[in-house]
Amino acid sequence: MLDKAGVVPQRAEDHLREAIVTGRLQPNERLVESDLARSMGVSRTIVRAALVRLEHEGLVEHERHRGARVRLVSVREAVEILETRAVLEGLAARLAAQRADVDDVEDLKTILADMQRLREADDLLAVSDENAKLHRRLLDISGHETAARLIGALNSQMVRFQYRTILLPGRSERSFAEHAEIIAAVATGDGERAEAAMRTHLSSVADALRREAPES
Amino acid sequence: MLDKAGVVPQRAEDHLREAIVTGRLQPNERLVESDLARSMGVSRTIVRAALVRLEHEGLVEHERHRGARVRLVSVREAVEILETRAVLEGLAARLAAQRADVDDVEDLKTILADMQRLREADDLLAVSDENAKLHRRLLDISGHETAARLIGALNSQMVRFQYRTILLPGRSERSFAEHAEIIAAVATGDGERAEAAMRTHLSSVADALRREAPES
DNA sequence: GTTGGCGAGATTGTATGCAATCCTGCGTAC
DNA sequence: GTACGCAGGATTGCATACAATCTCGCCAAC
Repeated sequence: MLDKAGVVPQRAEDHLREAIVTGRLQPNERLVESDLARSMGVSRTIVRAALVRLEHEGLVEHERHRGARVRLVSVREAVEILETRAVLEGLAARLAAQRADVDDVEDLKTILADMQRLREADDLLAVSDENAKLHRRLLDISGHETAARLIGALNSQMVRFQYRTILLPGRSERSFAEHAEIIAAVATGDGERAEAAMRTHLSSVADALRREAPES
Repeated sequence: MLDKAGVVPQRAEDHLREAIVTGRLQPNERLVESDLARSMGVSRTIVRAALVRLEHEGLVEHERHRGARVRLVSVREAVEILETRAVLEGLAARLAAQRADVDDVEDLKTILADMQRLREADDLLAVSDENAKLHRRLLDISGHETAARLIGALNSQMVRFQYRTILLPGRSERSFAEHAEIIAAVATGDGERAEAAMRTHLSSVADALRREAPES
């Protein structure tokens, strides 16, 4: 019927999520329901429902009678998330290797080439975007919806650390080699190798993060 | 202050979850907000919030303006869940092997012995309970909160299949051997072996499920 | 007999109001 | 000067009312 029908709460939730994920709302910042409601032109009911969902996603922390605040993800937790992603995306990579057709492999190689190009142009933020695209594409190829869902939730919690790791000295080169190895394994249909390569890759990101910020 | 303060919504949510998980509410059954509210003596607001959370947990399916219904987990999805658990609990088992002290190992061996005893008494439902306890204990030992959280969510979706797999002919014996291998690996502090054993175990449960109900 | 549409009842979506709780700052006692 | 306590404002928790939407049965047209 109406194209704008019922889209309001979704928009509100997305808007909030984006504000948190992009850092416009800082960690630990209080999220006062009535303020958010006013600023987005919706009622508190909508905001409240959105906050409940975002809490489940791990972006927001909620204490009874004290309201919601943007959740601060500690380094320790970020490492846990990367360890978890390592095994989940390892699973996805294994399946992707088993299921990829020639077009899929072509896609992956194109993305890899783009990353290489952007890396040489020192556009590291764009590299990070292509990186996300590459991981996303592998998930799609794997066809594993459960893994995809969990990984998606984990990723949105990681934004604070998204850019930092790629900026570390040497990380970008190393990351490229690791991605190349993953794709080579997928191209030859070697699931075991693809899984191992993906686990190595994400473990090495986790190590880099541990080294960068060893606060506990 | 008051011991019953603010506990109401939590109770409502738990009550609903339990009704779904135990099968008192059947898959695909409609969940009419006002009925649930009346039957639990709370307002629709509470029920609504609970349904939002349960939807996120994957127990409930919600279509706009059409309400919520108990989600039906297909065999295909159950297999996906077990594959996912295999890698997540594999991670946990590896860490558990690295961190377990003698008391932890003692606990695990006790649970294993109980399982053996109950199995010989043919009390397969009790075996299933001990099984859950064993997996839970390994998670605790691993100390990996992120993995624990994800696994918990996955488990609650699996209830429909929880009992069936252990009832399959031969499954109970095989399961015991697999658990023994996991615990042996943990006892010797061999993380790699513990992870491999856990993955083998849950993959074999997944295979059993695929064989039992190859629909989809 | 089938299709289309229309209206009543059922159900969900959203806004708002009031109660409960928490936080802050100020005054008072020691 | 510090600690305590106690308003008063700010904020959240919950219930309810009303609007929007869907479902389903019935009737008419073909």
